[in-house]
Amino acid sequence: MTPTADVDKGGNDEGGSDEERNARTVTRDGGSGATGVDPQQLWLGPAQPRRGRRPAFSREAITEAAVALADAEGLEAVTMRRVAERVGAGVMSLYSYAPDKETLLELMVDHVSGELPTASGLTGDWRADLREVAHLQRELMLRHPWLPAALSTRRVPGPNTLAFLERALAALRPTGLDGAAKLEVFAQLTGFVAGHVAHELAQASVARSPSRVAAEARYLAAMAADGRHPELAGVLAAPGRAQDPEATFARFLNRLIDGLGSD
Amino acid sequence: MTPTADVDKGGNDEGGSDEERNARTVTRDGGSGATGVDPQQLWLGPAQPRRGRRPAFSREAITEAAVALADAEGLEAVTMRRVAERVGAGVMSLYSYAPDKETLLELMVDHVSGELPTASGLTGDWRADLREVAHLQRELMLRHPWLPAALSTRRVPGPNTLAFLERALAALRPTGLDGAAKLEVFAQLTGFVAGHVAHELAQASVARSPSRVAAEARYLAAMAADGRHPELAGVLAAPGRAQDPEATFARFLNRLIDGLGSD
DNA sequence: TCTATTTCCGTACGTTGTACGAGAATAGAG
DNA sequence: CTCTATTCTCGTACAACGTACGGAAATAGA
Repeated sequence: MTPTADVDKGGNDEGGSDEERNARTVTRDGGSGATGVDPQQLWLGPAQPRRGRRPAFSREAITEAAVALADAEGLEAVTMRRVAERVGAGVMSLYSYAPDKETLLELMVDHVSGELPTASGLTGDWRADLREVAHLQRELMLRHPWLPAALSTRRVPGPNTLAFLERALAALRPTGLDGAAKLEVFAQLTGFVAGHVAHELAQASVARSPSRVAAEARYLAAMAADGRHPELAGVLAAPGRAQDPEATFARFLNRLIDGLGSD
Repeated sequence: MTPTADVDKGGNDEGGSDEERNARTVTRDGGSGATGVDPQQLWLGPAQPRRGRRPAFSREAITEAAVALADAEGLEAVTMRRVAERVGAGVMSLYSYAPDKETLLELMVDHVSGELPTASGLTGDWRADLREVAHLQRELMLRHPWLPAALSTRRVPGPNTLAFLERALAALRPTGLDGAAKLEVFAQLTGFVAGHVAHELAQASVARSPSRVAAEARYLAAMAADGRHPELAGVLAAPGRAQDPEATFARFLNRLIDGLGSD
């Protein structure tokens, strides 16, 4: 549905001509007490099993349904029941493709990350290249407004995420930073973009509800009127011009990236 | 329990000597279709009602119980049942003090924000003052690791949050920015700190589980070995020294703040 | 004492994620 | 072809959640 370019299944299909072999049971980590799923199992899980009933669905189809649902109605609309309904499967069938809901969220994140252009575009000016990386991330998050929230929990990067990380690392090559530092910069940049977009979206959403805005303004005015908040009173008295979100983003991004050179 | 300095109840207790009058039913916004609660009602709600059964608990006690629970077992341990249990109340009694769980979360956030020192400390060097603001926020978030996650949903600032905002606005006074720009800077800064601390905490938590780290390393190595991720391979080959989290925070913070001057 | 008001909370409902296990489909072995 | 091992499908069931409802209990003013 969406123009994705998945990089699933590490190139180990030996002679298999059949499609849709990325649907496979992922067993939980039986290891030493850690929650979650073995990333190896998840992302480059076995595509071998040639016995048993043939899968009626695919991990991709399920992920796409979940993404469509989140795009249309937000992350809280993504329940196992509604995803199953959309896919035409029984609820419990989903668990043959993802061991739990959290994993399904990881699949969603990596799926939409497939929309990010991964190759090309390196000018050699690492600041410009990094700006481009951030802008691509922002556009992706605006297209999938649930993404900032879904990113906020710790995850292991999937193939598409890793492909984009590769691009970011390439952009950072001229800086001569060591590995950990490059990763740190990328994480920081992603976090910054996610935070900014989340703020942007919340702002836009609140603005759509005038009564809420009015109530909040009344409340702030009442607080400012008690004399103990002179600065707040000043802000309310001279709010200034409302800015274009894109320009604000670019401004803060420039500041962050310009600052990166000093180390 | 925690050394908080609440600024509850806007100064409208007329001659009342009795304490604990901030426990009051907060009705939902009957207005034009917006979800949530009228901030006015919530934060400076009526302390008048002198009829009816006396409250057996207090909003403060309930909030403190919820905070203690979140500190000890994380945000997902904060359920209405467990909070009630801790407070010694029936579950439904909580709803006399907060109209719903989301509001309880707001109360929690504002409650711990009371730990932030609000007065003083202004050197006049706005960069230094802003750095101090950020450091205070980080320390608060490290003390209450659930805070970054709780902040991620849109909220109306409570009295304690507002008091700290006042401090930040005072720090920004020398910049001569207009009101909206100051607020934007504060939001951006808070978002940055929250993102960074969340990352820090996730890092630290993962590091405690060696099998997980090993599994992830194995996975990344396998991905890097396919030849299509040369930069990732380079990073894994030359990871560099692990850094002190505090120093990393300070470095990124400096970069962000130094960049703020250019506009 | 009566009545209005407010709080307390047991019960109950709808929704969630998911454990369990019976049945259906398939591939290879005999 | 039949048998068996394997894999997927999904109805049922359960515990935990947020919270609506409404009766009982407590209190203040009439």
